[in-house]
Amino acid sequence: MAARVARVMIDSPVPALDHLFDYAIPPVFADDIRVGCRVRVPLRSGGRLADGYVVELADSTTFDGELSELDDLISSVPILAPEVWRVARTVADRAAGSASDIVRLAVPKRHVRVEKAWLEAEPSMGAVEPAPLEGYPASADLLSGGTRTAMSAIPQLSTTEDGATIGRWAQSAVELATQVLARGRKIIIAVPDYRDLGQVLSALAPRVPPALVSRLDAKQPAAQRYRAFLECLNAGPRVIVGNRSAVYAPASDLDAILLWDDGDDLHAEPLAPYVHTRDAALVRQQDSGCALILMSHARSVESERLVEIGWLRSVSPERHVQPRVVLTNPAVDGDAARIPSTAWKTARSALDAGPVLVQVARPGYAPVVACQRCRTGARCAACGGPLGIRKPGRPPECTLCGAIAAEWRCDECGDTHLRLVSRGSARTTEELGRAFPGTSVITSDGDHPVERVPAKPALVVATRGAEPIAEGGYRAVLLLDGDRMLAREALTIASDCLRWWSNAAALAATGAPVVLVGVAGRLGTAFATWTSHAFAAEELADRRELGFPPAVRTVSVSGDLAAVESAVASLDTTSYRDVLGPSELPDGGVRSIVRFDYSAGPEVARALRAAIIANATRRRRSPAAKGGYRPPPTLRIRFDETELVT
DNA sequence: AGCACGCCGACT
DNA sequence: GTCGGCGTGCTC
Repeated sequence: MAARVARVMIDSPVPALDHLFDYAIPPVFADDIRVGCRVRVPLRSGGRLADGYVVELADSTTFDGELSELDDLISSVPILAPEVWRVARTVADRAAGSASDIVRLAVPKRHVRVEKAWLEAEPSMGAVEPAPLEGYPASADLLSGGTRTAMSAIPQLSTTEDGATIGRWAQSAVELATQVLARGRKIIIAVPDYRDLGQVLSALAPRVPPALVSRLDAKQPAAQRYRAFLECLNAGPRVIVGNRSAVYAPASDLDAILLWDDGDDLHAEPLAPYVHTRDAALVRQQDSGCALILMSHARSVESERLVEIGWLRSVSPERHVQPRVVLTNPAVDGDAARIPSTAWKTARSALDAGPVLVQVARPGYAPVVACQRCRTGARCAACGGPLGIRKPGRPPECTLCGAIAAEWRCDECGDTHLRLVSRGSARTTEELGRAFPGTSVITSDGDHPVERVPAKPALVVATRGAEPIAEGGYRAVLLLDGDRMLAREALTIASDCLRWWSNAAALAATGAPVVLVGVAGRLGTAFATWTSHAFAAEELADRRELGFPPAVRTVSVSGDLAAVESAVASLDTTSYRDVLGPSELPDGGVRSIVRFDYSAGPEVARALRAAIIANATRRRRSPAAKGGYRPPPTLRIRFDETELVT
């Protein structure tokens, strides 16, 4: 007998709607409706319609009221797979958020023509030859069910059968993928950025038929994205590759999740409820029992913690391979120039053979400017943010709000002349161009990234994270601004730097020198000896001592003072360690940070979820006091934020 | 979010 | 007496 009741998740960000609603199924839809279908349902006695997904079908309801009928069955395609729903619900609960906010990341917009074509097409099959995982001990069985691994990538480059240069890590990822495909199953490969995605796709191209690859990323046109998504619903082998939301791709027969570079900020979802790809992957691994592989050049402190508690197993390459790292410390060597002589010499001789990578801390021309007379840092008249110069000859601009400060005058002494304090990529490019006349200089930064450079002599100046891949590898890598990068105030700065340098060093040709300028101590040593796991372990020990994440968990509670105070007050005082703040935020609200132990996670999330719901209903103030300005009224809950300032 | 239900001031 | 203000709470 056909089901009579559909239990529906409403697609709405309203916290109070974040549970299942029962609807009667009209006979017209009875034959076509399935778990996972998109439906339209009436809300509040036919007053308005909302979109939703069928999450369960049942014969009866526990709701003691009269059920409304479904208004419409949008499509009989079960687009919200049961495993995706379970993961969304769990992940949302852990983050005190709505499941629908996760589902919105997971399920792309419908595209009717694409859906029709998919329904009519024969699912494409294809045989894939399994490739062994090269360079790792044969005993490293990474893919058997339930295995969770922190895997150190081999810091080398690799050439595909098509002749493209890619990171060796992408080759390893694809070797694992072919093994999954050969078993007729699915693997999700989630990478932080588009250049990483490009490398995985290049590595896949010669080994896996395109029909078995689904590319899920936000940059794709809606139609292609929807098609790739639908193909994930097909039975049979498939590689799903994409950026952070690819962890939520449907795959009922998921064999493995591979996450590249879990320490990269781009894995931190900026949309509520702010769930990190790593956390979603851990939840999904638990739910499906698939294998999980966190692969990176530099081990994150978070995955090191998981290794220490025995949740992840650590796997390293068969033999220790590392870039040829040279440390130079200008302050100690009495060579205080921006580019010390060791670096000059290295660059000069390497340039005969091919491209040289120069990594700098910041984009622009002079990222920081100051008063020429009294040396006070120049600040934006509008917002107080620091001023910088993007291009030579341009007026200074605020690096926070972007306001142009054409008529700058020093607050302290009234002088109107600026002094360039620091060097950005544009100025480094200019200097190098002068120093190496006749050599071409290429700049790559976040605004104008360059994906690849040819195997020809050139200086490639790149900000961290925007380094192009050089065909055949760089003949030398200069990491110029080590000290400047380290100067940024952030809890995670040391491990971030190690990651940035490691990822750049892995772009060097085999045996090419990698010069790190201005960094010594245990961080310099960890880089030079390529022992990021040991560094992460020390870092974790330090953070345990100080009670900082990831040794403890944190949740940042922000919004207007009353909302934050009542949310924090609603926590059971035995469930957390302490509360920092509330402190004022630039936007007029306040923020408190609560530190708690992992074991208290469910309780803290539950209490804060209740606070969010209470706040959302109680909040309706009288029609805003005149003045237009209002502090952010909503209560924002953010677990395990990475950008916590110490 | 919308929309209804509900309990106090100006109106026919 | 009633019409309607928007504060409060719910949405199968």
